[in-house]
Amino acid sequence: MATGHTDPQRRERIIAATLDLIAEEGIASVSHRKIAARAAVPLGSMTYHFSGMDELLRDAFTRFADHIVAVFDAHLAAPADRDQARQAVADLVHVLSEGSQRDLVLTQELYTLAARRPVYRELTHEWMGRSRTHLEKHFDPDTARQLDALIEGLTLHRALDNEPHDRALTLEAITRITTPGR
Amino acid sequence: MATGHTDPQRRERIIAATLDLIAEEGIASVSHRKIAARAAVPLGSMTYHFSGMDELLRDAFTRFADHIVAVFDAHLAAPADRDQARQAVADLVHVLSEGSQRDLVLTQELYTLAARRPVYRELTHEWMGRSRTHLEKHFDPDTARQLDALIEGLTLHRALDNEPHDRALTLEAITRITTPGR
DNA sequence: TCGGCATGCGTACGATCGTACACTCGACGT
DNA sequence: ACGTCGAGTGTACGATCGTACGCATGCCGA
Repeated sequence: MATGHTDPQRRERIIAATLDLIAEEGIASVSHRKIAARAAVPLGSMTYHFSGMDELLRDAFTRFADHIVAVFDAHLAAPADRDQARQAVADLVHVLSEGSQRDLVLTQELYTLAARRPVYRELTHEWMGRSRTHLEKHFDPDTARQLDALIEGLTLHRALDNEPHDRALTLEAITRITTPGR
Repeated sequence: MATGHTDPQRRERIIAATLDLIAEEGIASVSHRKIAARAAVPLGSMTYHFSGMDELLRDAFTRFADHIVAVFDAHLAAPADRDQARQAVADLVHVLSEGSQRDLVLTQELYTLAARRPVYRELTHEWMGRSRTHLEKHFDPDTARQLDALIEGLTLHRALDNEPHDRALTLEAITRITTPGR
């Protein structure tokens, strides 16, 4: 049965369902059928809207990367001086590490893909680049780079840790990395 | 056909083949059959040596975690003072990030599993704990914790970066994080 | 009014999967 | 010499997979 006209919602719903499913069960166990069921679309829609599994995954992670970039933007665009920037970075780390399990898992899945396939690496480059650009408004390029890496490490460790470190430690680390050595 | 006696090599070969396969194609596309073919063992051996896919993966990643712990030990056990420790950490970051693609990918796969399943998180805890213990020989616990996170971030960013930062930047970051703020 | 066509769907096919299980065969005790 | 036993294997089964493709449906130009 055809509705006669394009339903622009379809494509979006499929992508959203894909990300949800990956977050819950892992890339290893996604399938056209499971996604279709979750998005409440017929199986045939899968191959109609996406040329294959690969395209679907690329589109899904592209959308996810956009989402993360938005989170970075939201936190890092506002601060007016170095000190506010430090606070903002600390906030970011804590939001990322104790925010939705979903984003955490999806980030890891994306990194895993990025470690193997250049197509996905480009997605991570975009957001690393954007992040650095924000940081460079308040710190010199080298410092921005180091701080960016620190954000990554702090977020991951905090997320995986059984006894996550508190905000004071996060801020101390940020302060140290943004203070040139003697 | 039975050889009549246990072949202790079998199990190891299967695990090694599993890790190789995961590194090359990702967890999403491992299968008993592919592993068996690569390890040159009959399909039946899979279910004989391992109760199922889950056990196989757990054993494989346990072995991998041991391997990574060994790398950390090799680098972090030797240094005698803070300055040597800083150099050693810089070495470690560069070895990890430009060493085998295999280890890099497997690390990401493990983190991805860890983000979702506690069983795997324990594996990462073990090595994070071991790493911190080493670092605490030269730095106070809080600093060790921050440094540990920095190692993670620097390694990942360096690995994914198109234009990886040089050793000087790594060392500068390490120096800053290990220098208490004012 | 009505034929053609784009949109979207149902279904079927061949491949591949994990796993169970009956079986072989060599080693060893007697 | 030979029966027994357990380590190890080949194969078959049911489930699930991705994808192709013929067809239903309703809109639009003539």
